[in-house]
Amino acid sequence: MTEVNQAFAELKRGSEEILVEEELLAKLKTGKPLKIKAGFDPTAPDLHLGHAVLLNKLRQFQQQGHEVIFLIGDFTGMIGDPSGKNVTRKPLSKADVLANAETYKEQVFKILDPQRTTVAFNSTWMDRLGAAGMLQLASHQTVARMMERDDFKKRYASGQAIAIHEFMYPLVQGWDSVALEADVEIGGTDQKFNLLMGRELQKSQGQRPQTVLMMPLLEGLDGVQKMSKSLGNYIGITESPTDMFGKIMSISDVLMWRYYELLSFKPLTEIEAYKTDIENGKNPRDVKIDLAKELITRFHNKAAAETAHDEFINRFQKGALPEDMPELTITAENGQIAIANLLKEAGLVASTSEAFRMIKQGAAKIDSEKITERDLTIVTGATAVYQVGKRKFARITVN
RNA sequence: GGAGGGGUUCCCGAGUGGCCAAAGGGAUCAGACUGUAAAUCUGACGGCUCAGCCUUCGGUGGUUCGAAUCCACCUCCCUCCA
Repeated sequence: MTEVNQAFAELKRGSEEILVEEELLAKLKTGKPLKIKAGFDPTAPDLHLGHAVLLNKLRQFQQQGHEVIFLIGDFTGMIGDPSGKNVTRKPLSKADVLANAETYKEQVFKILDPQRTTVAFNSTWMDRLGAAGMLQLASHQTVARMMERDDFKKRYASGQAIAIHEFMYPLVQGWDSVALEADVEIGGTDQKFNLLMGRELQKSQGQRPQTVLMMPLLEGLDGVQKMSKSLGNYIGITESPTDMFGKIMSISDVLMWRYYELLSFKPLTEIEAYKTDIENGKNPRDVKIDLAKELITRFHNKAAAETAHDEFINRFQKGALPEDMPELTITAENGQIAIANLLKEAGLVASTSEAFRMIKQGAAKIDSEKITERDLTIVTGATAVYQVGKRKFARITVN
C-alpha cells in the first residue's frame, strides 16, 4: 500500500459515505494541503460527544497536514437549520456570535490543532452578497430539487409548514463552499443534501467540486435519537469527570460498542478483543469503565479519570454519598419549613407537587433515611443531606 | 381572493355540553430487580397552603346552572381552486 493509499484508508475509517472516493484519492495524491470545511451552528457553543465524532475526523486530516476551516454559520443561524424542528430562530447579535465563537474555540481545541485551524464566519461573504446576490443564488435550484430533500419531503407530506427562506439554508451552506474554495466538506449523514449542494454550486462557479465525507450520527444516551443538546441526551465535552463517568456508565451495552467505534482511538483489533472477552464471561461493565476512562482522560486528564472511577465505585457500588454536593442555606420564615417547600427551594424537585410525589414513592431521603411523612416540618438550625432519587443531593442548612 | 380541514396537557393522539386535570401510546421521573446495562414489574406524570382548592384544551368575547366540547370575531397551519 502506498503512503497515499494508507492515508486515504485512515481518513475513510469510521465514515459512512464519501462522495466521490476517487476524487478524494486524487486530491490526496497532489500532495498539497487540502482545505477541509466543517460548519457549525452559532447558537450552541456546548459541544458534546456527537460533535467529537466529526472533530476527530477533522483532527485526522490535520495530522496529515491539511488545513481545517471551522466555519461558524452566523448568517445561516438566522435561517435555522430546517433539518430540525425549529421553525424560527432569533438572530443573534454580533457580540453574541463572537462570544459563542470564543467558547467554541476553547472547546474545539481540546481536539483540533489550533495551528492548522482557521475560524471563519459565513456572514463575512453573505452580508456582502445582497438581495440581488441572494436571488442569483436562489436561481441555481428548483423547488422540485429542494423537495427531494428528505425532511422537506416529509414535512410537506405530513402537512407541516415550510417557510420559503428555509430553502435558502442549503444554498447558503453550499455557497460557503464556493467562498472558501473547499476541497473537502465533512458533516453528518443528515447533512447529505446540504453537502452536495456545495458541489453543485462549486461546479456552477467553475470550481473543482468538494469531496463530501459523511460521518455517522452518534446516538445519544437514550440509544435511539441522535445526540443533541435540545433532546438532553448528550455528554458535553466540558462536563465534569464525575458526570461523564456516570453518563457513560448509564449507556446500554449495545450503545457502548457504537461509542467505541466512533469515539475511541483504540485500534479495531483491541475492540474486537473486548468482544471476545465478554463472550468468555467478562462483565461488559468493566469494558464500559475502560471507555469512560479513555474519554475522560482525553477531555480532562488521567488523574481525573481515576478519581472519577473511584468516586463511582464508592457512590454506586458501596452506596456512599457523593464527595461534593451543593451546600445550601434555606431561610425558614417562621422558624420552620415544610419538607416539600424545602426540597423545592433547594432545587431538588421542580414543584411541591413533585416533592409530595417523590416522598410518596419513597424517593426522598434525609441523611439516607427515607422520608415517610409528607407533612414533615424542618426546624431552624438543622443541617442535613437531602436526597431525591439516586442522583440529586444537597447539604442544606435551615435558618 | 374562494371552498374545505385543522390548532388538546413535553410529543403523538382521543375527547363534540356535566361522570374531564382530560382516554391511549411515547418520552420522562421514581421504586423493585441489576452491572447507574438491557429486559421486566410497579407507580407517578398542571400547580398549590395537597384526602381540599386553583389554573389549563390557539386568542378574545358570548350562550348556558355548567364549555375542551355550542356561537361570534381574531389568529396560525394544511389541502384544493384561482
